[in-house]
Amino acid sequence: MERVVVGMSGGVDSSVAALLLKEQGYDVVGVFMKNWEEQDEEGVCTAAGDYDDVRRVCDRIGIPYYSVNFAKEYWDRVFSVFLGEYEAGRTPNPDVLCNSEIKFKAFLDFAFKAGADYLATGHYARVQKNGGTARLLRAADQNKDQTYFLAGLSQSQISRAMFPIGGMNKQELRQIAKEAGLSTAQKKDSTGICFIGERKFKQFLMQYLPARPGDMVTPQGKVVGRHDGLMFYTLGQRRGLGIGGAPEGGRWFVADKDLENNRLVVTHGETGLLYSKALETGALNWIGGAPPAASFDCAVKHRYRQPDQRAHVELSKDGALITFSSRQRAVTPGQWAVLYDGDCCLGGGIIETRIGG
RNA sequence: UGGGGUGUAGCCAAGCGGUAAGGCACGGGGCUUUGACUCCCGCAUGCGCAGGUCCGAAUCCUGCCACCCCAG
Repeated sequence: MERVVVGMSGGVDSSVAALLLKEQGYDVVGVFMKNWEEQDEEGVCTAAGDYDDVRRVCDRIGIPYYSVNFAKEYWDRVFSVFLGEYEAGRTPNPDVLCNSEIKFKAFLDFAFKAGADYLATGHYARVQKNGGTARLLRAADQNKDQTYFLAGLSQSQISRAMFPIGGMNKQELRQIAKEAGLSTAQKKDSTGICFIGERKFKQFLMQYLPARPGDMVTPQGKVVGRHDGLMFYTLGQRRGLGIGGAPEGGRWFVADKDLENNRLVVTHGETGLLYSKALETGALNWIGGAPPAASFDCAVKHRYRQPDQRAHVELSKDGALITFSSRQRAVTPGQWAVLYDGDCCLGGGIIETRIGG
């Protein structure tokens, strides 16, 4: 019997993933990961409650469960990079890194040492194997698809992964959980950084990075306010600026970060400064092992949950130049550009620069 | 202290005698395994202050205060 280790978060998705695998006859082991030691601003450590849910679900399904702690690995390989990116004025995506470095590396290694043949998670995504290679496909539930977060995985990681819930939609998944009597059936979906949770972001970051206040200026250089520190803002952001009151009305958005002068450039209204026609990425990860061609058209997302954008990809020495068929709002360095061919997630890379306005 | 102008929520800003529009900001939700965007809801028993006229005043009258502009 093939053994599958299931990463269980204490949510419905991974609960049902474990249930389905058990029903399919695998030798299933549930493992809860605790990767963050600190509490939130209310002094609550949600991990304890989540592990309680994992225990209840595993008991119900009839599988053994364990808990592992990769807090050190998470800090070293994900969180420290995350902080460094913010210090560099960029907006990192920790969850993409978390998947390639923790869930599908540290955790996967652990699982295989424990005799697993596969590592399963509750991600909304699908793996399709034809011949010797595995392809990462979008989830059946387009609204919940999480392939964006998995774009950094390698062929060997994908080929050892299972996503049991990738073929169903959220509604039927909750129904299954309910019928199986799983305690997590009605549990609210979790949000926020994986393993850390929903936080008041500025306050959270301030615990780790020094706040260096400065001026907010218009593209023309007129000072219109003060900012608390460039790392607390991201391109395209509106809320938190605290400025308003022009006769014409209208919202203000973050257009750029001037690290050299510690100034936040803001624009009044949806000006062209918020838009880009192209971007450059760092080294691209190809889930299939190699790019389809040196130059090709495909669909791209430069942010999670964004509708597919038509684009042309031109590989370069260190990455790629991606040119969109229509202007893109708030292309943000640090985020991932993820490429798709139909339902197949080809891979992606970190956005280094945005081009054109 | 001669003349003119303006004072409505944190910021803009409607209103011109009939019982305080709107926008931005802010707060709370929704959406969401990053950060954002977005959507919904909320947000002045009171209109610089004090009197007066009137059934009724932010709107009219009087006085005072503050700020701005032009003269001196």
